[in-house]
Formats: sequence, structure tokens, C-alpha cells
Amino acid sequence: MEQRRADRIAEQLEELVFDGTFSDGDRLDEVRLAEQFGVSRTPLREAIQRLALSGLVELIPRRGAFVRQPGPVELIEMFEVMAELEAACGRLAAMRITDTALAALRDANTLCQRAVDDGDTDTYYAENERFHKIVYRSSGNAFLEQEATRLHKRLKPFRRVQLRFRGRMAQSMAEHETIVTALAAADSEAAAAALRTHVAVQGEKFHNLMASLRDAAE
Amino acid sequence: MEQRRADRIAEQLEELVFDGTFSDGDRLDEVRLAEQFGVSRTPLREAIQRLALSGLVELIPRRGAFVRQPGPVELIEMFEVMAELEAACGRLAAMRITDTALAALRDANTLCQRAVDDGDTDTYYAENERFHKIVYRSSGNAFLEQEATRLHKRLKPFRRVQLRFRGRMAQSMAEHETIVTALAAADSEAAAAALRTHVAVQGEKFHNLMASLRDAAE
DNA sequence: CCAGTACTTCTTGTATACAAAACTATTGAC
DNA sequence: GTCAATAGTTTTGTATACAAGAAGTACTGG
Repeated sequence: MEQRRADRIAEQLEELVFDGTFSDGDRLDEVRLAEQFGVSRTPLREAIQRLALSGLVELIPRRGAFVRQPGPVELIEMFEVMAELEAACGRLAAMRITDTALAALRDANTLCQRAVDDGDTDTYYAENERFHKIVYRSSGNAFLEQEATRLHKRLKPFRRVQLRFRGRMAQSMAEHETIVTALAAADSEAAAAALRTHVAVQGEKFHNLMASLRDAAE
Repeated sequence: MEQRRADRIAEQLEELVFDGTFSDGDRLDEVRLAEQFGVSRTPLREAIQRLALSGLVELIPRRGAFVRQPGPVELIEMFEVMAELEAACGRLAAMRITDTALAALRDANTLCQRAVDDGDTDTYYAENERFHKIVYRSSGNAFLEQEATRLHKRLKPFRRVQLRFRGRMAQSMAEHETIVTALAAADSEAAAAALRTHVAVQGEKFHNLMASLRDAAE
């Protein structure tokens, strides 16, 4: 029963941090949250510890747990690492990907294209996620897949914002094609480069991200 | 006082897992460890949770915490990710490394060379670690540095074994030179490739690792 | 003699109570 | 009037007590 409860609470707390109920710097009041969730402080503290380990909150001894949203610099750094992790997935996947996985990628891309045509951001977002998950899986390295998924999840709220900018979906879509082509050709270097470019926050994507951060702060 | 105690216990527990006091599959008995550390179960459970998050133990609900040493496959996978992370550090460091950091790398290499000449494994190990930490830092990406350091720490016990094989120190040393040369030339691709090769477990290194795992199992 | 079930015991998970530290507010002094 | 110090309150950290589930054992039936 323990893991279950602490896990559920951790998940819900995570959600509360992501959806903005708690802003950067807010203190997570143990007693308040405990009675809100209808549990005692013990499982709630365990949940908070988990959030701390995943970096969402900072634990200051004898002071409490404070929500710690990444600032611009940290965010850029995280996207840079995400780009390198995805590049690594691509490099390995180019050697190891199966025909069925390739077919699944092409399928996801078809649905992505349809979403672009319809201007359907939500569907695009979902299929895009599926696309990347398949790439992670196709690296043939379960540990890498796990690490990539972890960071992907962490960056979720910030990635979503990016898609709202004009023309981003179409560009992203074109990059997906390049990635699939490289993977199909078993070209490790090309696949790695394509994925790195696709994920990296550079040029106008950088300015878009900064702009969205500024908006979120208000 | 809390973080302090739980942190200390987590560290000591980690040590106990690393130095073989606990083997793969052993259950971490809360009450036994609690009285051994002279604390109650509460802080000890928090420490165990941390180990679980870092992957050293597996938490099975209502069953307890079990030491989870990586098997051969998982180990290979982790080294593969380490190689990619270090390659990423190299790629970025080639563009961002400072002259003082380059000098520090050369200094570490000098001490490494001396250790090779003396056949001093311990000193080599220490300087080798310093070398890699400088590379991480020189990536100019604090998040990447943190992630690389985390995995590096996790693989520590397995890396150490590797150095004991004949000729490994000399070969590793030569690779260090190649890395520094690439970084000094600001050649991102060369630096990435050199670091990837240096860390990757391939060829005879693979067989060495398998052999050492077999030894450890007995 | 073996297998299945019930019971006992041990262990985990959760709540609560207690201690220590930090923050706050109030009072007094300069 | 402002600053500082102290007392009180709030909150974290830890211990302990209690509840529930799992595992092992013993007993009974086939």
C-alpha cells in the first residue's frame, strides 16, 4: 500500500507543479498538503523527496521544500543535453532499428503531416511524442531509453509552448522526414546530426523560448 | 538536522552496497539497519528511497528494498550512455574550454603518465577521474556536468576493475593525449569521437568486463 | 507422506506524538 | 523612531506506536 500512495501523491504533486498551481519559489506546506490529500505527513514527505530527486523541488534543511522551476540558462542547458541524448539514440538506432519500427516512424509521420495540414496542434503533439519514443526505443539501449524518457518528461511543459509558434510544426515535420531517411539509410552520423538539430534550441527557437518564458512570468 | 542525517545514512548505505557488504538481491532490513546506525526507521527509510531513485536498490511494495546490481547487459548499456555523454561533453568543450582548463588537463595527464611509469594504479585512477571531471566542467553546461558526474559515480566500481588489466593504463593514457589534442584544436567532432572511443566498452574491453563480472560472482 | 489451509509472526506502510530549530512579533532600550 | 533581543508560534525532523499485508510454519485432511 505504501508505494502506491506515495507514488500517487508524487504524481499528483508533479502535476500541480507543472500546471502552475505552484510557482517558482513556493514552499510546499507539508501539513496543508497532507490534509488536502487526506494522508499524514509521512507519505507526503516521501513524495516530496521524490520530487526533490527528480529536481522539481529543492530541499533546504530545516526550511522546507521549495518549487524550483528551471531558469532560462538551466532550460537551455537541459535542451542541449536532450539534443545530445536524442542524437545518441539516433546514432545507435541507425545501426539497430527494425523494419517494423521504421514503419511505425513513417506511420507517426503520416499522422503528423495530417495534423500539420489541419493545424491540429494537439494531435501533432501526441504523434510527435510517439515518434520520439520510438526513436528512443530503437536505440536498442533500455538504459538510454529510460534516461531520454526521463528528461523528455521533464521538458514536456516547455516543449509544448514551442509548437505554438508560427511555422514551427511544418519545420519540425520536415526534420522528422530527414531523420527517418537517415535511419532508413543506416547513416549513424546523419541521424545523430538530424536529431541534434531537431531538438536543439538555436536561432529563432531560442528567442521564441525566451519570449514564452517572459510571458509565463507575467 | 534532517537532511544531514538522511544524507549521511544514504551515503554510508551507498558505500555498503558498493564495497560488497550487500550483494545483489539482498534485502535491506529497515529495523536492523536502523539500530545499526543508531536512528529510527524514519530517516533510514528516506535514505533507502534515495538509493531507490538513483537505481541502486529496487523498492517492491510491501516486500522491502532489494539491492539491485546491474547485470552484464545493463552494464554495457550504461557504459554506452556514459560514452555518449562524455562525447557530448567533448563536443561542447571543444568550443568552450578555457586555456586554464586545458592546462589543467595537461597537468592531469602528466601525473597520469608518471603513474603509468610507476605502475601506480591508485594515482592513475585519481588523476584519471580529475581529467574526466575537468572535461565535464569544460562542457560549459552545468546540467550536463551533473548528469555525467552522476553516471560516472554509478559506474565507479566497474571502471576501477577495468584498469587492472594489462596495458589498459598505457592505452587509456594515449587516448587522453588524443582527447587533449582535439580539444586544443577546437575540433568538436574529433573530441567527441575520441571520448566516445575512450569510454566505450568494445573489443577486448568487453571481454575483460565480462571476465571481471564472472570473477565477482564467485 | 504430501498438500492445502489457517494461524502466527515478522515486516512494511502510515499516523501521531515529541523535540529542535527557525521565523515572527512584541517589547524595551537607545 | 528604529533596532535588537527575547518569547511565542509555526514547521521541520525524528521517534514510536499502530495497522495491514506477506511469508513462513504448523496442523489437519486426503
